[in-house]
Amino acid sequence: MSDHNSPTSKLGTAAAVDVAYSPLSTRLSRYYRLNADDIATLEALPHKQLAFGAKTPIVSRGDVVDQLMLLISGWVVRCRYTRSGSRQIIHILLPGDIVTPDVFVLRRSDHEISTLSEANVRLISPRAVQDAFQKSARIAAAFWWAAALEDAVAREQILRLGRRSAIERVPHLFLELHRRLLLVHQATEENFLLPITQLDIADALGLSSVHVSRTLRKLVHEKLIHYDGTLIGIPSVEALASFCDFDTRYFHLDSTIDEAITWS
Amino acid sequence: MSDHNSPTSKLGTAAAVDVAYSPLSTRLSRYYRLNADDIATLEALPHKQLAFGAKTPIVSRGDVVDQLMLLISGWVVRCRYTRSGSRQIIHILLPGDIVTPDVFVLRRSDHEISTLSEANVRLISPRAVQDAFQKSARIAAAFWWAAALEDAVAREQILRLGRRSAIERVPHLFLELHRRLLLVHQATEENFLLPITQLDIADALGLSSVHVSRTLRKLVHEKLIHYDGTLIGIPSVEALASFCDFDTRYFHLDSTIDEAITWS
DNA sequence: CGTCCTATTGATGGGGTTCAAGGCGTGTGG
DNA sequence: CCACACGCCTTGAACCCCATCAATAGGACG
Repeated sequence: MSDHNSPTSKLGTAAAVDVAYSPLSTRLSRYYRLNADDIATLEALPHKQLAFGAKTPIVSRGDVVDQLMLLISGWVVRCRYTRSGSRQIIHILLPGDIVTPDVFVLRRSDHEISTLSEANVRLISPRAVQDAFQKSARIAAAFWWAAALEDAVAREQILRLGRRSAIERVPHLFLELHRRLLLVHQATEENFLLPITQLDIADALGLSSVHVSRTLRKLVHEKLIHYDGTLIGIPSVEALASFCDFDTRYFHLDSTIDEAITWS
Repeated sequence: MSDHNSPTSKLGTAAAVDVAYSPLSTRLSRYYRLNADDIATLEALPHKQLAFGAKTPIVSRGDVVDQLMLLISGWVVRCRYTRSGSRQIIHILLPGDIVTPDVFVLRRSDHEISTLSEANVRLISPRAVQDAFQKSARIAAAFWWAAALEDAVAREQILRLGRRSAIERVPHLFLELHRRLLLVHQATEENFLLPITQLDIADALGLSSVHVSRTLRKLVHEKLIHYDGTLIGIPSVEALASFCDFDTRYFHLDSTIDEAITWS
């Protein structure tokens, strides 16, 4: 947090640290302070870990999914295609996200899951996870919490696609990614690495890559963001948020699982 | 199921019948044959039932939600607004749907929930529902199943908004509603009642009401649908599905909870 | 050193918005 | 019972945001 002149190396370091403890723990701890036992249980779950190259499919539409997958590092997307072949990115998964949250109820995937950047994915048997749920209701709650948060992000995506212009969509997505990366210590207050292409951004935002390029140029020219191809800089998060009507409430940062868990 | 000349009254009758057993049971049974005990447990859960008029807010953004709500009859939407006031319908809830699926983990709603048509909503204490989960793992699985299906519909909504043209979006939504209404016996093979305005359709599809009107006229003129203001007729589901690239796979109609529940 | 992927910029066109006006049906109060 | 208001649908006209096509340039990589 000391040297603002080399954000890239700083981000790299942060990522390396988090791989030791899975970023899932990092993220869940942000909301609910899982105790040491919970975290130990989570981290000790028997698993394999797979490394994928960039732009590699992990799960295809119709595939049987029988492993719980956690994203350890890298960026992954859920996507769907129209008959004519154009791609829509449904959701961008970041380190700490659950890749296959519905493994407990759906046998086959209705969408494709593939990497954008290189990525590491941890595979755990659903059976083992459910055993962990038995051991600790907090762990179970944390998983449902994560699923509920993905739903909230999906709702924001729908609003963004349905009712925002291109010049709003692009920075709105950036602010969302920035906030989510902050939660897993993969961003500084002002910067984050964007390991994806403008075509990926276009497919996430329902735009053409040509128009994403133009929009980015415009945002840079207006000094609302910095962008050098891999690093996004946000000189003023407040100014940008105001510009694109970004509102963090959908992350539910002000509440914790404690409140909800009292039901059980 | 006998008289094809009066679809309206037939639909009305079907609705009346389903109110006796909650349409939740109807819908869940489609996927997993809950036994008589399960259905009895579900229906016997202590509850209040509320009747709402059309276009009435049920939950506002930021409200504390502490009741599980089930939609018994009528149409309800989740929606969000931009700063400038335009509305995006995130999700259309039909009879049998769970209005507040994240009551178990989130304390406040991040979106508004309001009726389109008149609607009846059943309120159940989350505590009572969790007791039912303890009693029957099948009931618990059925709830997570329902949540997973709402997610699948949300993914389809994202693809629809991001990558489909207006002339495809409108019939694509109609086919989705038709299929979902069929599951709760509120549609015939060819018809269903549409108790919402063209402005509602526009807000669901990210369009203007003017353009929805034009698009509907075009679809009627092409004889792909019939429409008299309240009743949608689909002369050929296959032809329309082909026209707008509609694919039912996202409903997971071919699998059942049986397969998934074997994990636990 | 060619090849492929990515980004950029220009030109053109179209799908959809916005503004505006008119008609229709329904409810409501004088 | 009628007049009026209001919500909803429809249609026209003008405009604009963004897609599409095309060409170029700059890496990265084998």
